[in-house]
Amino acid sequence: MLKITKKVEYALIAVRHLQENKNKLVPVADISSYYGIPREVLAKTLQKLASSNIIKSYKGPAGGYKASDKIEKTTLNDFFEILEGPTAIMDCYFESGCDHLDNCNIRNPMNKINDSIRDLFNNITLADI
Amino acid sequence: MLKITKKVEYALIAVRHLQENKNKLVPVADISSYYGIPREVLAKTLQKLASSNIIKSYKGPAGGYKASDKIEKTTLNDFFEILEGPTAIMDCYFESGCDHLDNCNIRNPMNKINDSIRDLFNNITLADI
DNA sequence: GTTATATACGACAAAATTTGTCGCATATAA
DNA sequence: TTATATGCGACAAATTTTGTCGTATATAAC
Repeated sequence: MLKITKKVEYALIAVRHLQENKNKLVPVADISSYYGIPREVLAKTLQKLASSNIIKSYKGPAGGYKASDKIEKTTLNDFFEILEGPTAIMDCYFESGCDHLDNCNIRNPMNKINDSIRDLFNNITLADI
Repeated sequence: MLKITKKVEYALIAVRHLQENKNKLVPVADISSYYGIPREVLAKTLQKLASSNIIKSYKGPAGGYKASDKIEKTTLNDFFEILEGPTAIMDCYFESGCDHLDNCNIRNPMNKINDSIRDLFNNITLADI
């Protein structure tokens, strides 16, 4: 419960690695082997980040990824959203009504807590990681 | 990702219901049918809460559960811990080392974020829900 | 232009977690 | 004695997470 996924964990590790090697072009295989992350999982994740312009990709030999300017200004909330969709501790935060609970009595307080968590993530950027 | 489980959701609904009916003794079946929650799931969850003295149980006809005094002072963090174990967005928060990541570069910042979330949950009591 | 290396992408499979069900035991009020 | 309630463990279904495979495309180097 309340865990981030491996996908996000791997992405954060990779992003930090790219930030620490700003000049270089780093291929997926390097990051994957250095940190012990399954190659294909990381590859697909970085592809998503590239298509959101958080990182830049270069094909071909001597290609790889590097951090973009955008990366430092990206909040954790945005980052999570790119990889996993909107952050919500309960599904009904983004849906109009409860799926199966007829008389939900906790929606408002729970949504406030959700707001607090999103606040927290909105005030942390990838540069802080 | 970062979702609370149905078990916790159901428990929060039930706890709030018991708080709103402080005098009465409410059987599981009532709560289960009123909110549309699977009976056995809720039953087992309330048993856990009872064994932690968050709520009190009374067997036999006209029996059921009622809120205890302890309930208002219980924080969300304690509540989550009773039902799901320690709250951590990454497993390594409570473990000594990374299971499979050889050179984890995000542990410290992630643990700080985890602290912030626990802080948040420590400052919300069941009475606030 | 051929080759080797890298990203891009979709379908699928395995594993783990979450969610729900069933059967039976125990306590107790009526 | 009976009906109603909690207590508890084993199991099953469903969903989500995690990882694998195959193939296509771009491009630098030779």
